[in-house]
Amino acid sequence: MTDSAKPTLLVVDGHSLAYRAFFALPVDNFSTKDGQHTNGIYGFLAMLINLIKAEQPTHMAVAFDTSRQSFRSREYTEYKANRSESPSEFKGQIPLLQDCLAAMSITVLQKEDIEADDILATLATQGAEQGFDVLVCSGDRDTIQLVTDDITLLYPNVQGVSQLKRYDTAAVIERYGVRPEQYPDIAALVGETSDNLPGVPKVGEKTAVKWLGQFGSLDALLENADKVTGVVGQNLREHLDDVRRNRALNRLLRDVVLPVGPQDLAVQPMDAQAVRDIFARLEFKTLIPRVAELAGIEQQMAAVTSAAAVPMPVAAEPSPADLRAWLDAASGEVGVTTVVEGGLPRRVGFATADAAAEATWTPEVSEALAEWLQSTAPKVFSDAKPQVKALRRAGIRLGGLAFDTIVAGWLLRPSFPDKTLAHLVDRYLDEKLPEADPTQLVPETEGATPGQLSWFTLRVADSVRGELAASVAAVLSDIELPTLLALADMELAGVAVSHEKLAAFSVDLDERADALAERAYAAIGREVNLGSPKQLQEVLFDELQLPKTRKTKTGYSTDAAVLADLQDTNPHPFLDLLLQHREATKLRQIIESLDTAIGADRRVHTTYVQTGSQTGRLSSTDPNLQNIPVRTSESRRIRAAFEAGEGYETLLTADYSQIEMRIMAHLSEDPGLVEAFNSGEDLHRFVGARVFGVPPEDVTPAMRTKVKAMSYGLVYGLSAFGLSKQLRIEQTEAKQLMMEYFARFGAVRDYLRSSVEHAKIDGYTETIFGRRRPFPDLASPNRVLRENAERAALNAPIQGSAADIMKIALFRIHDDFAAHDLRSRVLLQIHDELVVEIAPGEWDAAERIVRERMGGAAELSVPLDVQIGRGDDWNEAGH
DNA sequence: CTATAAACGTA
DNA sequence: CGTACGTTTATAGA
Repeated sequence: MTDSAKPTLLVVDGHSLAYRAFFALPVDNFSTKDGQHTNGIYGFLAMLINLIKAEQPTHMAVAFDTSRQSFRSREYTEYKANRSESPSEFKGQIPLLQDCLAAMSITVLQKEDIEADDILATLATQGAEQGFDVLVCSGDRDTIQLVTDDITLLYPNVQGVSQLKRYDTAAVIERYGVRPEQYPDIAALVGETSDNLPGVPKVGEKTAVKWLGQFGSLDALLENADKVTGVVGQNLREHLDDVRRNRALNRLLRDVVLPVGPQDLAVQPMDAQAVRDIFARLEFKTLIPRVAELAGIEQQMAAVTSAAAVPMPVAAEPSPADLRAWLDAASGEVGVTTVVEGGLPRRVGFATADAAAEATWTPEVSEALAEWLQSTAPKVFSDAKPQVKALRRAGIRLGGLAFDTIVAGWLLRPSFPDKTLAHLVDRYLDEKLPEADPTQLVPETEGATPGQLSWFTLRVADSVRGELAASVAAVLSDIELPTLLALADMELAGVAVSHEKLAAFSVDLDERADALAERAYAAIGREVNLGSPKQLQEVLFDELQLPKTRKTKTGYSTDAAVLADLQDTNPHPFLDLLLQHREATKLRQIIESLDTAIGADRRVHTTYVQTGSQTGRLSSTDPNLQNIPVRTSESRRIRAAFEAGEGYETLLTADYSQIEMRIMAHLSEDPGLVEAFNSGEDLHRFVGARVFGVPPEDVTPAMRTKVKAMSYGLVYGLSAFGLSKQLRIEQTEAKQLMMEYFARFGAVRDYLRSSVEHAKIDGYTETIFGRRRPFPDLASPNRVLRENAERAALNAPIQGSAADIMKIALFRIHDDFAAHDLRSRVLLQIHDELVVEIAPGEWDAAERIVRERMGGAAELSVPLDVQIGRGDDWNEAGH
């Protein structure tokens, strides 16, 4: 009874245990996709979770060293001087580990000039005095001196950190033959090689224990050193100062001044959202449930004190007329939720700050609400696009779209967008959105109703809005929300695709692929699965004995680039046949997925993911219409299957030429580049003339290719190595090319450099229109990670500004068409290109609108050049 | 059945 | 050792 009633204080040496985990776990298995090593973090947390579960501490803290320097190294410069610098791969993990601990609401302590073990010693001593059971967890043997009846040491086994050995007083005596408080005396005599503290030569634990037994204490031994016989006695007399020094250095401080005491370290409920965020970033999938298990226990303990959630209103179900009256009476924003079933509204719910109402969608409801829904009365949604589409199908064109929580959440955190209202409720309100348990036929917990979802939406909107910087709020209302409405219409419209053209091409490709496969088999004398990289590796590198190529995680690459290289150096008929086979089957696969996506209306309706990119671009899924082949004449047969649909006359394509280079010219204000765009000359010819110092007419195709690659590469943070690889030239030549380029266009380099510098200071990049993208990794000590972040940060304002410009052009064209009562409509957006379906007789009007809106989407210091094409199909229109 | 890696299409 | 995406296939593990 006595002991179990005492509170338990757990204090942990974060540095030493994480360091052990770092060496115990293979780094290959513990790295994130982008190259952040996590083995030390993972091993430490796994150990800590087990420890918390087993020991159920009521109070805890984790201590870290601040650096290799401490008061000990100042007193004795040789202290730990033999230790090699800890690898940077390890150092980079410490701040992230501390982030994890912060998310788990575990106190992290560190103090300049003081080692982690001194902090442990201080807390342990205070804890024991204050009546705690104390557990000290450290990988440093000096902490043995802390053990008493109230303080137990948990010491990791040699193998790693998963097994901890418990040292109480009895266990220390059994293992070392002395009482814990005497252990430092032993250590002082024996010395500690890992700390670079030499002891008395020839004296090991056995002798030291024997001496202490004989003389009773270290002081007594040192005073009577002349009484010790033999060589070891002589050694002792010669090393008295070393022993005294060792003893002074291995005494842990128990009176470090700390901002907190044991009583302040009570276990707190975790920040579940923060834990999920940081664990997701570190790709710790299996740890999340294990932590959640702990959190569950803690939250039960903490539930008493936490404030009650705001009570959720009960949604009224008024008559259509009453509902309409209620909406008309609502002042300010109204939360709106449309439950969509089969593409049509099924139920609708509305909410103000303190009340909610809802209705099943019927013709009466539709009629009663249509005017309000189409009005400018401000409405707040969570993921509006599918709802806008459903309402549109029901004949209602939504007006007054004031906010979308999902889109706003993405603008705040584009790298980890919250995809559902439930996520946002969790993150921004720290509450749980009631959700019906789908595994139960009769759910115990009711899900939130549409009215209640609207109420949550409204509250989340308030919270998210508070975090939006003014410029980002402007991006939301001035760019994203108008774009959302245009996208809804584009998805509804779809694009007409000819099944007949696709089918004819598919048959051709089938025959070609079969023939190529047969010939490929013949070339190597057996059949293999040409789609299996694994089998291809056997063929290429074992059977054909071709030289090994670029390494991948699982072997050697067989991608098109290396196959082409191989063909150059070691020609073999199989290589070319394989490449051709790949091309044919790839096209066949694209055709297949396109064909199955053709709907009853003979059109393909993609879904644009507005929150799908980190830069502000759209993405397209189900099917992806932003990666339809175009490069080879063969593949353009697929584009030829995209046609103007029934009731329409022709297709118009409009694309921005070199928009990213133009943005670069604008942002860098490089006089040469600005002149290039204002001169009307071909960009790469102009640049080539400057770089190579020849008149524009003397720029050869080879020169043009080089500067073109260089120009485009700049936008991506290309290196001399990358440039040389792409152009297949020597690295020295690539370097020379870059030198010449920057000699003529120096402001470009200055801009790119300063842009990354600013991002490092601010922690984010910003587009011309104020869209932000955070870059935490710019500060990472991990070189791979940091340099990846630098390239992405270089690119983000350019790609993002281009995306902003295209979105502005897109919704303005969409809105202009409607304002001018044109039937023509925008169908597709492919980043810098729009595909428009032109109604009979509307070409001139539509073309004028497209030209004006695209050309005038932004005022840059260079013109925005727009290329327009016309044709019966996308391939024709694209030229 | 699900997750990952490799390959490849686009801007 | 060039940014941003989505899809398919083979393969391995649950």
